[in-house]
Amino acid sequence: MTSIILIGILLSMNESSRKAAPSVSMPANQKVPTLSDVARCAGVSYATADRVINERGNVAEKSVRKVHQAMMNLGYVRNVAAANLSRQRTYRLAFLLPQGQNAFFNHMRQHIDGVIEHLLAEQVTVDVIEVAAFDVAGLIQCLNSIAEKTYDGIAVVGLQSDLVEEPLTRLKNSGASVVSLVSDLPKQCRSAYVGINNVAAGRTAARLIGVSHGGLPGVVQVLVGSLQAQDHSDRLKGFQEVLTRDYPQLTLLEPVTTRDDDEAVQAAMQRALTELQDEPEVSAVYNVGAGNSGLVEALTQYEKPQRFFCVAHELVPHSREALLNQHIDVVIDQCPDIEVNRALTLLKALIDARDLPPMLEIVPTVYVQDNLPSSAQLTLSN
Amino acid sequence: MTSIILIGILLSMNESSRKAAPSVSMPANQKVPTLSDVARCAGVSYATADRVINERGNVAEKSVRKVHQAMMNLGYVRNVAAANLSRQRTYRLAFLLPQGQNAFFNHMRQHIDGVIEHLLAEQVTVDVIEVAAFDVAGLIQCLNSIAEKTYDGIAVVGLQSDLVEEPLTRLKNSGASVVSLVSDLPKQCRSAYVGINNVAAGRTAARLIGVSHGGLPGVVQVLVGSLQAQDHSDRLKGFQEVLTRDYPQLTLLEPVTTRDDDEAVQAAMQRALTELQDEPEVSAVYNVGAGNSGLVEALTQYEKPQRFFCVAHELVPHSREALLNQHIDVVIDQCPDIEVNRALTLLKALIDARDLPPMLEIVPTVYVQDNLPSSAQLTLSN
DNA sequence: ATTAAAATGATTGACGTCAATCATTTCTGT
DNA sequence: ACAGAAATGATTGACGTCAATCATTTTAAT
Repeated sequence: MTSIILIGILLSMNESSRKAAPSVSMPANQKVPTLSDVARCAGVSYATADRVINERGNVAEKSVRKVHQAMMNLGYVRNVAAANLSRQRTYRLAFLLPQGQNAFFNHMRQHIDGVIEHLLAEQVTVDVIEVAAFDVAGLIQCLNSIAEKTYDGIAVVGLQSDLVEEPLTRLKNSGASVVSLVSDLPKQCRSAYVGINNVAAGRTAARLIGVSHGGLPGVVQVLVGSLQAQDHSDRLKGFQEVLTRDYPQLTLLEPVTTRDDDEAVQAAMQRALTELQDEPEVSAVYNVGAGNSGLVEALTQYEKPQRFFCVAHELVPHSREALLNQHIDVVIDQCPDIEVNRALTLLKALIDARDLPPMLEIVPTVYVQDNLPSSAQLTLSN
Repeated sequence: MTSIILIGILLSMNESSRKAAPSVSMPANQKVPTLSDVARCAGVSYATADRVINERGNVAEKSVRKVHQAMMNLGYVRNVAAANLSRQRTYRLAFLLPQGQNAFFNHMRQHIDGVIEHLLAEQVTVDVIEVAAFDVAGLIQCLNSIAEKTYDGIAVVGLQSDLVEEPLTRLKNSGASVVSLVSDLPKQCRSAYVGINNVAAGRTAARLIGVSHGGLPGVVQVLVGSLQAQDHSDRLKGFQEVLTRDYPQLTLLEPVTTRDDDEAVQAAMQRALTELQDEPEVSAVYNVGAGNSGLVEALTQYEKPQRFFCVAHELVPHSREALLNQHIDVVIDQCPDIEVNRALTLLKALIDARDLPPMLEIVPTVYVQDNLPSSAQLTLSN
């Protein structure tokens, strides 16, 4: 017995000194320790080590400590491949996206489709489920229709309503993890929010419009889809905050509500572009919501004032073209691809009850005509 | 025999119709098919199916076809967890980063350290190796010092020199995959480049500086680290292109070379900020390279002209603070975190000889004071 | 000292794939 | 028809973990 303990100590000293400089100058050809190694190093049986790491109980305090110590010393990390294989873990995920022809969500759907087959190799299945757009009742119905126990994780384009709490709690109790996507749910309903900070997006729009006037006075028109929508009102809030604080020489007109409708956006733009007797000339427009095709339509038909600056949201084919045509100057995007990837990573981590790899906030991305990604996707050259 | 074939056909019809709508309305609770299922469906033995998918040869054309057909029909995807477990695959990676106190690479190193332990669970080990900065001889020496066969994949901050071709070819022949990071290698030396388009970055800087003048005339000073560096000269090229084409009312001064040295940058900035008799007042500065702390130092000491716009590169603590202080107006960043993740994903895919999940180009990111990520990292609220 | 409870050890069969061996069958060409 | 080559089948032991069973030892309570 004594000799075994001695070996354990020697091993642990050896191992801990090896671990000292993990990322520099030490070649990475060390054998990765297994749970058997840990057990041996801790001086306990495999069964006990297993009881410890899987928290099966019925193990003495000092054994727990010995095993934990051994794990530290050896730098043991559970082999997730083996673990998932053994417990036949599959990740059954669902994305609940608003239905309809919305270009942004179309793009998102497309990206999900693109990654589905690659995820299959990691035992991840993804269903994309269409939900009535921006409709609390529809969302609740959909949540209820998801039979309990069918999904391990769900990403939902959220709505701010207390009514969704009950069905979501039910899902959660049935073992599903929930993250909100693009638009947040009530905080207690989800484990994480994957989306941009929309107040920051609005502030950014204001900053760029402010800067674009080069200190000269101007008149700014904002178009919003709906002030009921959390993201829209957040953006407006951030926008107003920065514009009034930092650019007092700019006049902010009352926002026009468009219900994200192309024609309404077009009409509003026409009004803004048409010089009227008693109305000042608009020098900048910020379209908070969707309906960019109407916006572009109006910009194509009517002549812009000499100095005119236009900011819109979401990089989609329409807005992309408008950037290149100089009809729109800036597009603020939330990078749906990255959001989808984040949601997937998060859900997997939640399901495994693992802790997360470090990752930064998703930031509202500023596109001008000059830093557009090529529309083609990456491929390997070799 | 006939009956077996019949069953195969029936199965395949059933399966292919199930596959028709992969992402809508079909619950994801299907059992994932294994290679045994494929073999059964193809009417061959497991051994033959194995010979096919692992290309071991000695298998008849028609068996190959049957197996492929069965794979299609069942939607078979190799279980990478099981495969990697079985073949004891480990990914031994190395990142070759320039040594020194550079804030950008410090950040990158930090991020790598952060993900290392999470990668360990997937049998990925990463060594960070320091290389003499921007020194072809040093890089070559380092490449040679990496003993053959030690690494499966390498990410290198590249240099444009034909001299690196030989050691890299040697590494490649020894079985290592190579990607270039941040700065490209000669194309034939690497399988992919992970970094931003620096011409686009320069164009973006020009666009924002152009916009910031609101149509008014101005004088623009560019600071470059070294025109030898590919990224710097690319940025300058893009900058000049857009500024001269789209903003003819702006005067572009001769670029000042700073060797990325803080003091040199500071001196150049002082010159720019000091109003001289026969020199025009500078209205905008674009710092193409590093040395932002010198830039900020000068901006703190000297009074800026009323209308002054400053664009710099890389979001690091210094530049972040300067954004918030309004000393710098825009920071163009290459998102080192994302670059690292991409490099890791790419290397793993290359090593597995898998095809890539779809991913978009990495785009030069525009930061203003309003869309900065919180410096803290994401955590789960759950 | 006895007994029950708690802790530990030892072992086993999955999980899906890989990589190998060996026996058997089916094709070639003559 | 026959030898030799080519193709196929059948089987096996890893890989590291999980989840279980059963036997044995140690500990605590009386």
